[in-house]
This record gives sequence, C-alpha cells and structure tokens, in this order.
Amino acid sequence: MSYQAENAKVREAVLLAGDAVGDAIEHWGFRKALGRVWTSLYLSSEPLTANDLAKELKMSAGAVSMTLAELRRWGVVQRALRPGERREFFEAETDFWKMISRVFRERERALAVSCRDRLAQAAEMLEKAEKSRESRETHQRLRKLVALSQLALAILDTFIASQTADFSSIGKLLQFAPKRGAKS
Amino acid sequence: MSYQAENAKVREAVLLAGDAVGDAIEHWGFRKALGRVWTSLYLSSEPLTANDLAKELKMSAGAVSMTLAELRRWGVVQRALRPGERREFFEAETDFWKMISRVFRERERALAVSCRDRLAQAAEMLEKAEKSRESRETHQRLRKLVALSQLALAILDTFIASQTADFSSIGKLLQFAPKRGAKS
DNA sequence: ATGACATTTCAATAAATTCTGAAGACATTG
DNA sequence: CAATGTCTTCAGAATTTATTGAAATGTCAT
Repeated sequence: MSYQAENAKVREAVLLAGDAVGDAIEHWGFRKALGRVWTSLYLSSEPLTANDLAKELKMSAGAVSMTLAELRRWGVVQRALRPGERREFFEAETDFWKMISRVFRERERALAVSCRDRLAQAAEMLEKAEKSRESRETHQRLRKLVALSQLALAILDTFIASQTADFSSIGKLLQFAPKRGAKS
Repeated sequence: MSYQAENAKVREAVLLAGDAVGDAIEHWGFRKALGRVWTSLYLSSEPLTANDLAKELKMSAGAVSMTLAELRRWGVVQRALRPGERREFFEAETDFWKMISRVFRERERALAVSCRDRLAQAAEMLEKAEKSRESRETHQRLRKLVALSQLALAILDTFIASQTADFSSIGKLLQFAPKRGAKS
C-alpha cells in the first residue's frame, strides 16, 4: 500500500509539493496536472496505480489516463509492471537533469529555431525591398533581433550539449551578450 | 508617416517578425499581442500612434490600448510625447538586456521563490510527521526537490545580478548541477 | 463651455483550453 | 467465452483567457 495509508500530514505535504511543482512547470507550458501527478509518483516510496492517483489528486479516471500518457511520452514516468498484478503501476523518473534536458532539447529548442528562422526570413525579405531610409533602419533593427535569437539558441544548445556537466562554456558564450548601458 | 507608407514587403516582414516574437514571449507567459505590438514599434523608424498599430496589426482600439498599457508597465514601451501633436506616440525600449533582466527579476524570480518556499514548507511538514520507512523515503526525495529549486533560484539570481555582463559565475554555479547518469 | 478627437475601461462575447464521464476496447480469469 | 476489472478515448461541459465594441472619460482648440 502507498503512502495513502500514511497519516494525513504526509498526504498533505505531497499535495502541497505537487502544487508547487505544478505551478513551476505550468510556466513551461505544461498542464499543471502533469506536475501534480509526477510529484505524487516521485515522492511515493513505491509505484502507484492510476486509481491511487485519481483518488489522491481528486482527478477523473480519464484525466489521470491522459496525464500519465503525456508524462510517459516525455519519458518522465514509466510503467512499473508487477508480476501477478492485474493493474498497471507507474513510477517517476528520478533523474532531474535527464528530464529537464529532454524538454529543452525537444521543445524549447524547436521554438528557438522556429523563431530564429522566421526572423531571418523577415530580414531576408527586407534585403530585397526598396532601400528607403526607413526600411534601412527597420532592417538594421531586425538584424539585431536575429542576432539575439541566434544567441538564445546558442545558449540553449550549449546547455543541452553540457550533459557531461561541463557548463563553463555557457559562461564564455554569455560574454557576448549585450552589455547594460550599451543601448544600440 | 510610418513605414506603413512603405511598400507591402516591408509591412509583411514586420508582421512576420512580430509573429515570431509573439510566439517566443507567449512561452514566457505573455500574450502574443504584446510581442506583436512591441515588434512593430521596435522595427518602426519612428514612434507610432495607437491607431497606426491598430490598423497595422488589425487589432481593436481597446486591445491596442490595453496592450500598450501592459507594455508600459513592463517598461518596454515608452510614450514619445511630440510637441504640437494631439495624439500620443509610442516607441519601444531597444535595450534587450534591460527588458529581459527585468522580466527575470520581477516575474521568474517570484515564481522560483514561491516554488522553493512551498517545497521547503512541505519538507518541514514531513520533519514533524511520524517517521515510517515510507515517509522517510518521501522526505528524502522531497529534500532533493527543494535542493533543485534552490539551485534554479541561485542560477536565476546569478543571471539577474550579472548586469555588468560578467556571466562567468553562472558557469561555476552550474558545476553543481546533477550530472547525467548520477541517478540519485 | 462646446465640439472634435483620442484614449481607457469594462461588460459581453468569442476563443481556447482543460476536464469529465460514459462508452468501448482490452486483458485476464474462471 | 462470458464475466470482471482496468485503461483509453472522445464528445460535450466547464472553465479560463483574450478580444471586441461601445460608453465613459479625458484633452485640446476655438
């Protein structure tokens, strides 16, 4: 039996933690429910069933099923098949770095690339446009936006590549970030 | 007159860029409209009126007004008062770092602190709870979550403090991030 | 003060997102 | 293979968020 059999204090603490994690990952574009379910699994001393989670978190069976499916797609929750058990059990991935870097690699990076590409495309359109004074200025600023998106992508890539925990390169990269006071 | 008088290519490029920026900041919890309006102002060679923006971005007067108000609250758009002009003109802040660091300072930081505090509070609740084997394990994992949130906050603070463009300290901090393969 | 615009506000509406609950699929056991 | 318990799916409900449009407010020139 899970910690559901434990005293109310423990359950309350787990829910509080789940809420905190839920809010945090909501800021990263995930549904809050994902954070709550992951946290309950992560903090549980043993794998839980969908039903356990539904009761603990007061979610419908459907919501739990969909949430678990999404968590599994992200590789942050695994099935924990138990011999001799009809029901499925689930457990949380515990390697934070693995989870975080995956999201950065598959999600944040795609956004950064798409943003950079579209800005670059816009800049290219201006190359071809008639070169009035105004459009020149617009073009120059657009190039700065492209450069910023490029920098963001480079930082992201450095972070992603640093799976070996050598982060020093990020420091070097950031030296080139715009300095305070340097308006243009 | 603004670049609205320019040829269609320029306007199209500005809209494309605005969309890209809008999507990017949407990921940071802002409305897409904020990114589009800011981009139009930033790329314009001169300040624009609310009306210019409404026409260019096909937004209602009300939406433009609210969006400009929010952008001004974030200090990323300023009024550009023009002597002898009835209407108000607006121009974009051009210092990226100023804008980004402000958002980190006022928004991301608040989230990180709240998350850390709530996790710490949950952990504290477990200190007091009866110490069964299960709750001990839960407690241990919860402490790891607290440590992670603490690390995230430290990175954020380092980033915010690095207004002088010395980012090397971030590299040092990150040395303590969980290493790949180090499961626990 | 009045008229002519410009801007803000906000209730109503629209759009987007999330959740529920029930039907059906699937698997296991007797 | 029927009965039972579990899991998934998805249309509709509920909720949240964003936008509109129009009334209210403000501003300036006459």
